[in-house]
Amino acid sequence: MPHLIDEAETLLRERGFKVTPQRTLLLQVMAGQPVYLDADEIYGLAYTQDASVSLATVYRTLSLFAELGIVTKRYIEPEHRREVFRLSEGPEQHYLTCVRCGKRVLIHADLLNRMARELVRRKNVSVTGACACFTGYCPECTGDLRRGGELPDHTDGAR
Amino acid sequence: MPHLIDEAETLLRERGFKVTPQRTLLLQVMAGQPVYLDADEIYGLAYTQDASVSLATVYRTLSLFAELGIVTKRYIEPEHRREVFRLSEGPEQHYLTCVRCGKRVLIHADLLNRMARELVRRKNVSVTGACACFTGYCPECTGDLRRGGELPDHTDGAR
DNA sequence: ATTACTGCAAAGGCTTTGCATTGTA
DNA sequence: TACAATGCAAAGCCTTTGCAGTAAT
Repeated sequence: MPHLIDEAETLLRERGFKVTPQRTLLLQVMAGQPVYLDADEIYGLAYTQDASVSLATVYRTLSLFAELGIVTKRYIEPEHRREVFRLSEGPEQHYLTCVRCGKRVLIHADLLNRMARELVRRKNVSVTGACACFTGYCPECTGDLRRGGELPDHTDGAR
Repeated sequence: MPHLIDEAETLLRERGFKVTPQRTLLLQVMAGQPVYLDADEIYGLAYTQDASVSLATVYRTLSLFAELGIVTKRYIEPEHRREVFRLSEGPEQHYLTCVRCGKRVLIHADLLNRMARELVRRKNVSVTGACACFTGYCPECTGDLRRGGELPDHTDGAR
């Protein structure tokens, strides 16, 4: 989506920031990988195209992009060790991480949006952002475990 | 709840771990503060009762307790900088953090449980844990901003 | 010509770990 | 008496920052 990149660069200039080769490169890298990546992964991808980029610039750029709304910053691993980023395009993504095989199951935003609306109604708050991380078993592992009798037929488990 | 403490100490002994004054102290401290606290806060509370406890022991103990299920470990701040812990008793707690005043609004578990059940139904996964962090405005700030015309009457905003 | 941006290296914040010592069982 | 647990200090991991040099406008 070169469109997204152009928009981001226009936004940068409008706000008085400069469009540097590093910034363009990071936009390109992220546009080619529309999933959440951590700073080091983004740095790695960028590095293969330009070995002169530095990790510090990656962090600074991602931070600026997050402020401008160009990227969305999240924490999705169960251990939340690292920040992850992706271009802010399309509906938000949430994940369930399988504790057995490590696979991530994408959870579309509508469920969380419904929850947010309910929250607004019940608590009279407003919601500007949400981060939901589930742990559990992916469909395959759930099937395996049920067949093995290690899981009941229905589990929600979220205390 | 001295009951909880006894159970935890029994569990420790059953599993071959030792019941030390530090472990008992941390259990007492957490039983007196049934909310999520970070390691430093727990250390601070313990320190007032026994200045010889060390932060390293607090971390080691909380980690052991988490493995044994005695405490629940979570990340609740929007920035997820620190881990927070509380005794694993009662329904799970989730929060909305107000970006204007910093206050935390407690979100009861039922909303998230419903979401988890829906997830189980739709995706055929099983859910063993959930971490939801919302950002937005607390009821007071929402009211202020609506009166000032800075917020529409209804916002959910969770992309 | 400005002034923002970059790379480098060092520092920061939170958490973990090695090691000698202490204390529970 | 054994061996787990502790305190201390150092190290680790991810992220941020100071500074001098570089480059976009």
